[in-house]
This record gives sequence, structure tokens and C-alpha cells, in this order.
Amino acid sequence: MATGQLNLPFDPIERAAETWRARFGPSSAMAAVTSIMRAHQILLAQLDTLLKPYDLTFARYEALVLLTFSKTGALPLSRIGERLMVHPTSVTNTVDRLERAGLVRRMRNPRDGRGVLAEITDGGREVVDRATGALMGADFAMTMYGEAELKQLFELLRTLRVSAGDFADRPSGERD
Amino acid sequence: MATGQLNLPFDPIERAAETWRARFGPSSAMAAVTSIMRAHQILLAQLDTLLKPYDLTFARYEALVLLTFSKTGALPLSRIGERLMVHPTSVTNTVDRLERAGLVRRMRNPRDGRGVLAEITDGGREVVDRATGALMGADFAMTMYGEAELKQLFELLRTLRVSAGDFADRPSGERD
DNA sequence: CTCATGTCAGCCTTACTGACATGG
DNA sequence: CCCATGTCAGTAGGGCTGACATGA
Repeated sequence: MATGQLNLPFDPIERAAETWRARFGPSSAMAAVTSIMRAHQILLAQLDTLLKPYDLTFARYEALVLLTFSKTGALPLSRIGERLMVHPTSVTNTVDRLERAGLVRRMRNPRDGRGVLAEITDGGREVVDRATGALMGADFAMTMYGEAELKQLFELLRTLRVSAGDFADRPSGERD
Repeated sequence: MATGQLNLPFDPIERAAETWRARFGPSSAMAAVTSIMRAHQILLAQLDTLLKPYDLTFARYEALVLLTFSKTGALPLSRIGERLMVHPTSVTNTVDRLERAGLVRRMRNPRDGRGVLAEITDGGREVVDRATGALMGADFAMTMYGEAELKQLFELLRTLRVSAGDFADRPSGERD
């Protein structure tokens, strides 16, 4: 991985933020955004490496897990896109690849002739179990964090997701 | 943007985490990772929308800003890749596009015949100034956060970047 | 000679637009 | 009829590998 292990003698984002502040003004937002971008890049690379032995990407893994979470092991593609927050054409693509790998199969939706169901196969269940073991063994590449920090990260980013309109926030009285 | 404004009646990541915990066990790491993935997706879409009028992507904008930060407005491609933490071939690609748009120009490195410098043009400086204005006006799509939260986010993600080997952490006595 | 720099071809993945067929 | 679902073609982006030419 070429973008890994840079070992610079300084934090490139911190340095950029310092220059930014001197030149343009407040830089906290810029530093936070850039950090999220880099964190994403790091995590995606590590997760995809963990999943490579199973011929899965993180996106395909997520779709597979979602199917195991449903009662019948099958969901309409529209619902998969909604839950995973991805574009319809991306769902088609993801399911195509999972189907070619024999991990899911397409079925007509008996309750809606327009719809297509993706159903996880026995092979798919087996692969997702092993892949989950690998990810959990590596703590999702988040071993450097304690439980409190993980929760803090989730809560902080939840604010962003709510603002983007991902879901309707419940009044705090209704949470937990 | 199809992945925006889902307006689900619940938090899809929270729901996945609950199911996950019941099925597999601890899910904080999974929830945090998924949140980072989604945050990245949201921010990238919003930033690219903000930058579209200038025919820039966030990656190209970052490269351009980096050049304005250097004394002479020029940097070796190797250095750009290092600071932006991107693959050499990605730097070639980014500079290609910026050059085609007339925002930078390639020059031989007078101090190293192997090297190539990317130098920002006057047009490039003008575009980056306007783009920066647009981004700052939108607070880098982070308007939902206060200063303290932005700093908290940066510090939390710094831990991840240090663990990934991005840079050598300084002892806390040397910081600030 | 080895090593560093950068480019190229080619590949994979995500995401999007627009058009389309099918069915509610 | 209008709308929803899904597919397809085509486009653009980033990122990667492997091979290569050039020069320190």
C-alpha cells in the first residue's frame, strides 16, 4: 500500500492547518474534514486487505451482512440501497458481483413484480461468517481506540449524518 | 445526489449496530468505522458540489492549495504525493488534469534532472482563491459543528493516523 | 550498479446521468 | 396516466500494480 507508512517527521494535516490559519483564517473545519478523508482512506485500505482472502470489498461485505440480518435472508434491491445509503446503480453492480461469486442469487419479488430480491446463498452465509471473524479479530482496524473513544466518534459523526438528512433525529428523550 | 436526503425514520447505522451486537457481540468499532465511511461520502459529495463551478475536485483543490503554500509556487510531484498522502500515479493524474485546465504547468526540476515540478499559474492562483472563498463560506460543509467539536474530531482521528504510521507522533511535551 | 522519480497501460471500484422496460 | 423498480450504456473520479525510461 503506497499511501501507508509515510513516517513523516510531522503531521501533514496539522502543518497545512497552521499555514492555512496564517493565510486564510480559522482552519479547524478544514483540518477536521481532511482528517476524515484520510481516516477513510486508511480504513478502507486496511479493511479491503482483511477482506481480500474472501474476495470481498467492504461494500460487498456490508451488503452480505445486511442480508443475514433479514429474517428470510432476502431483501429487495431498493431496500439494500436505502439501508446502505448507496445509489441504485451501485446496488445493481454490487449484487452483480456477489451473484457472480455465488454468494447471493436474484429472485423476483413475489409481492411486487417490479422488484428484485437478492437472497444470500449457503455459500454466502459461510463466507460472511468467516469474513466477520477476520474483521472482528482485527477489531475493524480500530484497535487503537478504547470503547469510550469509539462511542465518542460515533456520536460526533452522528451529528453530521443527521445534518445531511440521512435520518430524522429523535428527540433525546426517545433515545436509549 | 441520490445518496443524500434519505430521511429514514431511524439511524441505519445504529440499527445495524444493534442487530450486530445481538448476533456477533460488541459493535462499537463497526459503528464507528461505518460512520467514518458515510461521513466521507457525505462530505466528498458536498465539497465536490461546492467546487464544481471551478471545475475542481477536492483532491485537485488540495494540490492547488499546497502549491500556494510553497514559497515559489512550485513543488516536485514526489513532495506533493507525500504531503497529500496519495499514490505517485494519482499525483501524475491530478497534475495532468490541473495542467490541462491551465492551473499548473510542469517544469523540469533544476536541482534534480529526474524530478518534475508542478508550478501554479496565475490562473491557478485566481481559481484557488475563489474556490477557497466558496469553501470557507460553506465552512467546509461542517457548519453543524462548533469549534470544540471540530478540534475533538481532529484529535480523535489523529490517533488513527498516528497508528497507521502517517507520521511520528511527538511526545506530548513538545506539542503546542 | 542501485535507487529515486515520474509516466504509461491497464485494471478495479464507486458514483453518477440518461434512457429504457416492466409493473403497481 | 404517473410513479417505482431495476438495468444498461456511458462517463468520470480515485486508487492500485507492473513495467519502463531517465537520471542521481
